[in-house]
Amino acid sequence: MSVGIRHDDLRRRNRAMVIAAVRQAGRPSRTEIAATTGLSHSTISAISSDLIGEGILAEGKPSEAGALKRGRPQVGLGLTPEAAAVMTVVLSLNFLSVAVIDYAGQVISEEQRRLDTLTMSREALIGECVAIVRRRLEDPDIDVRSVARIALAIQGITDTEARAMLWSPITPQTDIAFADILEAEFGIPTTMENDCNMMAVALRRRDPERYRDDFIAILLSHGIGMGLVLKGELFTGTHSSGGEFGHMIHRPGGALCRCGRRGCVEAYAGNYAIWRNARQLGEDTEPVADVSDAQMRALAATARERDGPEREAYRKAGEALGYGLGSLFALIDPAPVAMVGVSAAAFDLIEPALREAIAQTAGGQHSESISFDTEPNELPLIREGCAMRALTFVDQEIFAPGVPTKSSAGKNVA
Amino acid sequence: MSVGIRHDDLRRRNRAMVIAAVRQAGRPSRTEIAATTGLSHSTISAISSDLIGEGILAEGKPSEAGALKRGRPQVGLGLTPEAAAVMTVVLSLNFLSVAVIDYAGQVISEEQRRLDTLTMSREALIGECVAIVRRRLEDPDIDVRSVARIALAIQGITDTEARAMLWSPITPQTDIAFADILEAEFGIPTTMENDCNMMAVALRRRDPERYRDDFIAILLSHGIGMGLVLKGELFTGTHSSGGEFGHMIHRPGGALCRCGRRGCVEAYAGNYAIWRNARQLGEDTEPVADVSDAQMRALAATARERDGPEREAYRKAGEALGYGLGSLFALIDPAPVAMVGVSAAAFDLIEPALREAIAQTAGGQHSESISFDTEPNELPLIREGCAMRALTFVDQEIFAPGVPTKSSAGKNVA
DNA sequence: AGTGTTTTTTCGGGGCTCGAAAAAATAGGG
DNA sequence: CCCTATTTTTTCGAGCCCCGAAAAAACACT
Repeated sequence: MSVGIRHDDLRRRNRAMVIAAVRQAGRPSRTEIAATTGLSHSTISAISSDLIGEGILAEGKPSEAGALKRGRPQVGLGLTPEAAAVMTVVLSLNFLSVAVIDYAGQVISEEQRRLDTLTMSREALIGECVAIVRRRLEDPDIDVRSVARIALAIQGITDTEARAMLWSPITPQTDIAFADILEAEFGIPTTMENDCNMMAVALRRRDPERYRDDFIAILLSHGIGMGLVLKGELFTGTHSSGGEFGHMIHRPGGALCRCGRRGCVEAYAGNYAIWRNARQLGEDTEPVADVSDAQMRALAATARERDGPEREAYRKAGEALGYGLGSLFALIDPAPVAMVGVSAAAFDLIEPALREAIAQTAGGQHSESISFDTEPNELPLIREGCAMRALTFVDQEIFAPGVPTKSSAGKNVA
Repeated sequence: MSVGIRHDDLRRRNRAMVIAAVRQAGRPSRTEIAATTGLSHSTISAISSDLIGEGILAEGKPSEAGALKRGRPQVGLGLTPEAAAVMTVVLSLNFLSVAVIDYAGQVISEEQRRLDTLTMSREALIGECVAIVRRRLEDPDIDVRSVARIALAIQGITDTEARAMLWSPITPQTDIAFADILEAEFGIPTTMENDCNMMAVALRRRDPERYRDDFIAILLSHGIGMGLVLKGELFTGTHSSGGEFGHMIHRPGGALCRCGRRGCVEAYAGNYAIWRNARQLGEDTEPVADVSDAQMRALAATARERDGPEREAYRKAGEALGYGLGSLFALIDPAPVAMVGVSAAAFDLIEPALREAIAQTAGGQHSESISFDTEPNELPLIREGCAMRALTFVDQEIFAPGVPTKSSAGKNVA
């Protein structure tokens, strides 16, 4: 039973709404905010006056500068960069990247490091993360007290509570509660996010026209990951980050997957699988640990050049992705797809077989509404999504506190 | 951008909350309602006083009669049966079933009819539905004006707006806007629902302990259908009723499915597929139109008796369902499953292969939390779910009007 | 009949949003 | 240069809503 709405929640919810409207629109006028939120001008006036008084918003020129209309000119409201800061930590294969971002979304400090994540001990991995965060916090440009939230993204499976990494392909270690560790170390609220989910968050922000309420972001990298937005909300599994598209079964008992099982989509479409097929190594061959981006690009170039095992490998990848998407579309209906990652640059090699496969499935019947977009570089997307995620937390939980979030369940006080 | 909360919405939302609490609890006292909704006693007192004045609620003895506690005894609040009525129409293979249900959920009039849905013309099918509804509305026991809502459930695909049947296995006809037709004919708001979704709604009501926030109802019948509840809400596709579990691809290019494609789960686990395999007819054999429940039960009996093609047919069904569920669980994480329909009575034959298959998938890693329940008779479930769905509409849209529902999107008034 | 206990109602207070009207700020026109 | 039309923003009073505390109600127990 969902919980009733208390009277005090009203203002908090509407405050959050106003902040969200400003973050989305950039520098909207009060009138624009009233229009998008559906609240009255008087309410917007009152709330924005509060927010300005608290230093969260500041007045400035409106975004659409040119519009010289008659009448009193609009006053733009923007987020105050100094109101807060957040930190993003992106941990990917052999690479650790950290940034501090001001409340308006601008990067104010960053650092990147190469690591050998596959061989590092648990302690070393945690230690590197803690150390890099500490170094950024000690940056003289940063006011430590203003850093209100850390969002840490990792390839792999995270828990629903956004506290821990359960499993990741970038390290043999499992069950590391990064969020708890960083929180204990620095006293800053921290969440643990799945990289593909962050890609989806960033895509929506980048192109809200195309990626609005329902869309799919697929990471074509060493493994296959997915971020799914349904009905305007990030879709996660009920226990974990879910959306393990790469481990849907394409062929029962088929090719050996990195996860140890057989026939997963990833075992045909992951970089290691394309590599394995291109080398004609046989489907039982143990997946290689890593294939460099350069190697993959060379593979794609060869596949474009001549009709050999390389081209066939991409065809098989397309087929697996197509059948997988077809099954997915049978469940959720077709939606726009973004292909992200190094193999997205080879999407021309993948697409024909993919479309052919999808046409064989129930999802293919609405194939007109399936469109693909590609983005070869996943890291900037993940960083951007992470920043948005952390900033949204600040918007909601610090500057409009007390609003019941998804996680707080209604309890029966017996 | 989600829309702000207007001041007037508050009361409406909380009214809806109180009605929902009463419907769920049966005859709760005001104190119990206050506890479940989290609202104060004074608010509950005011709202329930309104609702009693409007004839929606009525006082009576509390549900837990025995509890002779000290102090002022609780006064139970119950839904007034006469406050409204709803109608359920369930259209399934060769069968049409209608019931009128009072506001408290009791059946007050019903009628069932055998039809030959597979051969009927579009006009005849619509005509039968309209006629049976008209007859029930003319029942002298029924006050036509009190019938506030009709919910019509059908096997097959419906659109997200709950207006039309897009496709159904029970008739060659497609795209029948039943909701619009009945609404135009009788002037009563009508919705079109998917049968498996209604099963899920009913399961949650029947056993809220087991079927709470995340669960799956699978219909094992001539075809394979699914109703999915995630995070406490019925999950539907973005365009259609979605959840076409039966048409996820089990084996690319595999057995011929009733939908014309190949390798769907249904092509191994639907009644016609089990029948086809038991008769060793080959996977390319055109699916038969119908297999009677008696024939299926005989098949299951034979399979239990001896290790022959019948047993192998059930094994294959289990394997397909297991791999399908495995892929589904990879996306949404494991959840309790209810197997409904005639083949659920043969679940003992299906389960071993199903569990073996699921253990081969990514979803199998949390296999301890996967549990199956069976219910051989789907019709009562569908009817019950339909009634709940219609009553909930009355609760929300008639007795607490103006609450923004999921369907009403926030519009930018530019 | 009195006392204790629990439920329900009443009442006043504080907040919130809204609509209307006023104030503010500017462009255009004479 | 001043006045008017226009648009944005603020102000103000009214109406609701919810809450907490206290009072009232309704019973069991002694």
